[in-house]
Amino acid sequence: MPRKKEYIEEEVIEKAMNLFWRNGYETTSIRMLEKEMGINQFSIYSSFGSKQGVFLESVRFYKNSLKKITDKLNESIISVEGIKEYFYDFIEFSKDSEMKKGCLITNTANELGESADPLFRDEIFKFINEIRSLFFKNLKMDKTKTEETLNKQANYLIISMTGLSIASKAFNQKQLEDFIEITFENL
Amino acid sequence: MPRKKEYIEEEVIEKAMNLFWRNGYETTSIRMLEKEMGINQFSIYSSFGSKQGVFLESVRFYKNSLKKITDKLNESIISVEGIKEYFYDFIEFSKDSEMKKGCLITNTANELGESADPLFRDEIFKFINEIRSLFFKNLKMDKTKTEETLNKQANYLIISMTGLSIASKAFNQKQLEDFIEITFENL
DNA sequence: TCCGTTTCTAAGCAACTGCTTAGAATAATT
DNA sequence: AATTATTCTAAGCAGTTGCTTAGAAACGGA
Repeated sequence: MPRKKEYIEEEVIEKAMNLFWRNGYETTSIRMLEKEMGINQFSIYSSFGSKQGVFLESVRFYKNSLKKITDKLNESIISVEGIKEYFYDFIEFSKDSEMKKGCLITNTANELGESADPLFRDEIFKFINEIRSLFFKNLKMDKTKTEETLNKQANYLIISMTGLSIASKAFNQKQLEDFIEITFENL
Repeated sequence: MPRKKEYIEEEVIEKAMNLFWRNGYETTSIRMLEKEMGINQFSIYSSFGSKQGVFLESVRFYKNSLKKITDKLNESIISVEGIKEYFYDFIEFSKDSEMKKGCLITNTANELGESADPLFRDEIFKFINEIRSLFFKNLKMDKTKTEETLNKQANYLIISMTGLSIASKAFNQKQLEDFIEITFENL
């Protein structure tokens, strides 16, 4: 009986994600989303409820896109070298032709002000902790490291990764490589 | 003949800076600036011309506030240890009671999208290069380092610093200290 | 072919954005 | 006290924000 939808939610969310990724949450307006997603405001709201809804779905899509390289790290058996590869994989992942987008999640974390939506905060901190856990698990392959060293190095790496994702927007390839190389010199 | 101004421009700019620092450029509206600065829109516009004008003055004020710790680094004679002190000085500088604000300039760099004001970009990149130069100059105190090593390490440090300024908004003191400690083990 | 359900279009909502402006208030000089 | 230059108040501008809604269009089963 009902009319058919003329779009696939996954497809339009991917487009929304790219817009958020390039512009940030605040700067991206519903009108911009309309154009980029290729559907009407009505459709946006009936499918995702609100701008926040579109964003949260975009974040979900983003995490899933990243899965390819996080899975690789998760299955890596080469300890620290595996994390280093992840760093390189990430700068490859985050650059879209010449446009440097950084990391959608880190960008958002940085955008959130004092009156930020707690839902966003939760999503973001959950993600950061997941990546940190990946690092921790990988470091643990070296049985000689104490629990304290593991935590210290995991802290170091998650902050380095955060820095890299921001830096990937502003610094050139050479600088990013210099950073990664020295970062892993002593681990 | 003329009426007297009822505010001091430097004082209201400091308040504006704090608002921008906490909330970012886009999220901060003229109405919010009115309240925080304690003066009317008319006064804002007659003193600073535009929202961008207020922001650029705020950036100038910010750089000047930072001068205390950049000067210290500039006059330091203890090479890498001096830079490490700067890292610690910065996290002290950037935290305002319990509110974690990061670095006004890095925050803005991260906020700038694809259609960002070139005036802002210039201000920001100029600042980043100034800090990088400070690092470079300091590293150079070690005469054994080649030009290539100096550049590589300066790249490493400026990206680490960027990372730290972002991380200082989201991570706890212990994590930041772990980061700094390991960062300087590599030099 | 008509019906019922859903998706679409497009107009419109109040609230907010950065910015302007007419006119009142205030001050120092005549 | 009158003049004049400046700063203030407060109302208002057009454009944009996130979101809603009335009604037309499209579909599948009866």
